Amino acid sequence: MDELLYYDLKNVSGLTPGLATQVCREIGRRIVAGLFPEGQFIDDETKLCERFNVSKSVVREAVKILVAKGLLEVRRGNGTRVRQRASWNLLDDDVLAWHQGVEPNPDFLRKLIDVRLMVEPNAAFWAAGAATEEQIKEIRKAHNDMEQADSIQEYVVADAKFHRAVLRGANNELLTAMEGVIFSALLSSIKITNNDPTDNRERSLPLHFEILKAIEIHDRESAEFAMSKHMADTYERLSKLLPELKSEIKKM
Amino acid sequence: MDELLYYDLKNVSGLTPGLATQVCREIGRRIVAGLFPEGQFIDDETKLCERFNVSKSVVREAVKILVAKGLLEVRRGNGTRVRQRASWNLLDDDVLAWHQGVEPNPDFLRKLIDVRLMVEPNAAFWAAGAATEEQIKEIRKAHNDMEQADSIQEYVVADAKFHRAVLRGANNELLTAMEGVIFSALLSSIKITNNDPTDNRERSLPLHFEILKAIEIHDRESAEFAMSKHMADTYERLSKLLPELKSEIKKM
DNA sequence: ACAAATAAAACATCTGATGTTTAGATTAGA
DNA sequence: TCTAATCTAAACATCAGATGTTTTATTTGT
Repeated sequence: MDELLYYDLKNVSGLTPGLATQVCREIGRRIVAGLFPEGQFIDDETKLCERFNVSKSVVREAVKILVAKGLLEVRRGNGTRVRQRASWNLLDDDVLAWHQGVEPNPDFLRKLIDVRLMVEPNAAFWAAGAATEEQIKEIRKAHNDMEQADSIQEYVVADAKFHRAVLRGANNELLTAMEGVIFSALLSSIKITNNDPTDNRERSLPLHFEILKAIEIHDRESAEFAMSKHMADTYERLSKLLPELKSEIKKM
Repeated sequence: MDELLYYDLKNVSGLTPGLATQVCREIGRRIVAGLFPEGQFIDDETKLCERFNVSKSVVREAVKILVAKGLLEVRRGNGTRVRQRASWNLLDDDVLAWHQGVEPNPDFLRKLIDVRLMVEPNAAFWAAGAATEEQIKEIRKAHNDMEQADSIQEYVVADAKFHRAVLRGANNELLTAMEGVIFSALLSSIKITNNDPTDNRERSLPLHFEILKAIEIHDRESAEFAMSKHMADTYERLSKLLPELKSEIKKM
């Protein structure tokens, strides 16, 4: 499952797995997959204990996490129900990761891409202005890994790291916190582009190189422009394979 | 405290307060305020129980929530420590709300505003294209409330709701999930602009009207342009009062 | 038919026992 | 003396069960 790839990119080594986390993910995945419709009550604590074979405290901790991420709503004496999707913390890394577990939804993918279209050219602009040598080296390394990649898997990972490095180069924690959107869009896109006969690399590598160069010489406008070009290209290639994907592409 | 205003705008009526939530917020506020430096261990479960006078299960649930929001990292057998700020879910509503509890940090405020500069013109563009009649009515209502407002407090709330309505009008849940950034930036800005003798309303009301009009007639470019103008104006007014705030304002 | 009392369901909190992991101190052997 | 195995204390993880509170629905009395 691609959820694992997502977690890899975020390298979440830090956290103790633990039963609560497992139960939380299990329920979270089901909610995101739509197995528990919005507004519907889920099993009560006792039932969940039985179903997952864990104690009440574990279930309660798992539910608390899901409440914290906006997926569940607990009402004392009443029950626990799935909140409206509009209330979910869709920018939360786990919530985005759980989306990787299900077939990519064209409408949601379009929205992810719209956000990329909005975020990444700006990120490139700022990175060209603010990135440290260290951070530029990181971008360069990712680009190099893209060139060297032996498999599609490796290429995608390097690609993701390239964009992550640019985002980080902008030196804005809020932007960095949007990494997940980029990963999610990228991984979903790949599932669709994978079968594309035309070589990904041929077209996208030079575009990445252009971005790298612009950032290296701190040319903000060029960096932004190059990233816009890359985004437009990505979008175009994708929409050829997935006609439902009619985003309102803008300027540039 | 302005944290309450933030929560009001998000109308979080849904959740049961409960001890775990209280303890979680208490610790969360302290972390965000910097009372517990990054990387430092916090008290162990037993100490936290004593300090807050609650049982272990409550403390554990509170900690789990903070882990879910990226603020804490628990290592079994070792202890619980504050994670690096770069790992925090800064787009989480609670985390942003807790920022309202402390003196606005100019550097962070600049980053918030940079994100607004990036997000809101796009949101206006999309809203002009996609907003339903219902959603436009919401924007109109907020604008009306701004006109009618009797106090600064009321004006700010209406202002926040205006921007929220535009964001929602874009019909992209991911964008909606960024509401918090706008609220946070707005509330922090107000703390600084509050003492400004020049009347806020005189300058900003016509700009809002322009945005509303453009969205009403579904003119995307004008909506985007008007919002950019508003953003630039906000930024300019703010930087006059807070010279440290030298954002890299772009195009327009 | 209406309102008050009651009962049942479900979450909230507390307590204490037991297991597991980690880091560090201790000790035995070469 | 240095190394490596062992032991121990600290801290989190899980479980079990008792008790309290809130909500919803039902029953009951007039």
